[in-house]
Amino acid sequence: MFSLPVIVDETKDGVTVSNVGTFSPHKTFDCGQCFRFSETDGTVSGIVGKKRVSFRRDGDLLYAGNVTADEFSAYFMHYLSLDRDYDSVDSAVATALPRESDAAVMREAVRVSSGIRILRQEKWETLCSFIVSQNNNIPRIKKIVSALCASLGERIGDGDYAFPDAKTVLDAGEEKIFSLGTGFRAPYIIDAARHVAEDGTFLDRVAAADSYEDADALLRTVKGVGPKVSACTLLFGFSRTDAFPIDVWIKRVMEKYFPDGLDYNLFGDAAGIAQQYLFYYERYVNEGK
DNA sequence: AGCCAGGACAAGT
DNA sequence: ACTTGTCATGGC
Repeated sequence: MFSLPVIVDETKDGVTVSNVGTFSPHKTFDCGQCFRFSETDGTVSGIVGKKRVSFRRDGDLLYAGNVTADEFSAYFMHYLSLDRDYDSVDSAVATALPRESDAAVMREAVRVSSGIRILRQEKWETLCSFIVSQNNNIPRIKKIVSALCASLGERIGDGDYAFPDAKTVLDAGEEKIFSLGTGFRAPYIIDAARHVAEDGTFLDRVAAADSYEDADALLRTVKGVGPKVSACTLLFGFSRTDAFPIDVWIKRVMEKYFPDGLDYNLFGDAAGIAQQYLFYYERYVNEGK
């Protein structure tokens, strides 16, 4: 029976939370869904909105640094998807595929990747970040996003900057965005910024779309947003866990483990989570080479 | 030196 | 509807 996390202590530095299930800060923030966190000595730290926060798992307890009890309840519980029953997700993912050889792959992916939570990230930041991600690698994506923030974002602390809003990016202009290392993606980022800054309802209409197809079609009116960037944006920024982003890693997974095909719709609303498990699993398997 | 990275576009079949 | 060349950049 699923029940929500419980705040068991609050200090000036943060909160201590119990009943967080299998949640792994390490896996969650290292699985390629976000680009503004780094891990040091078992503690992940990064910028969310206008604050630097940190998360650390110690036994059954989760420590959330620079977060108040009210903020945790009102925002971070949802941000971390700790309000969703991932034990049920895990068993659904492990049993969704009818062919036993396929199910065996999924059980192994769940075993390795369980603990990941799909974050509910800020929509504009997610859209912009995944435009940067195209034909790029994760370390360099982080570097470019960091440059965008340091150059255009509001200063929120010692060396810390918020993600710049769409209007700021739009006003900065394509040349400036290009110069921050975005390369051929600069006009795409500008077009995304134009959509968001000049149409205050754009992201809301994507969020309100009543089918995946409608949300996807609307997002893809932005130049530079194709099926993959759209799927990642919907999954990580719009809580659409039915999205199944197909990138080079997942293509590799499909031909390596599912030579007879993979119907990801069998995962239903957990498709995006299954995808993330497979993505993390494959990268984990190939660790060190 | 060439290939790859959480791809998408435009032009050509 | 499906294939191909091209787009910056850095790490290996």
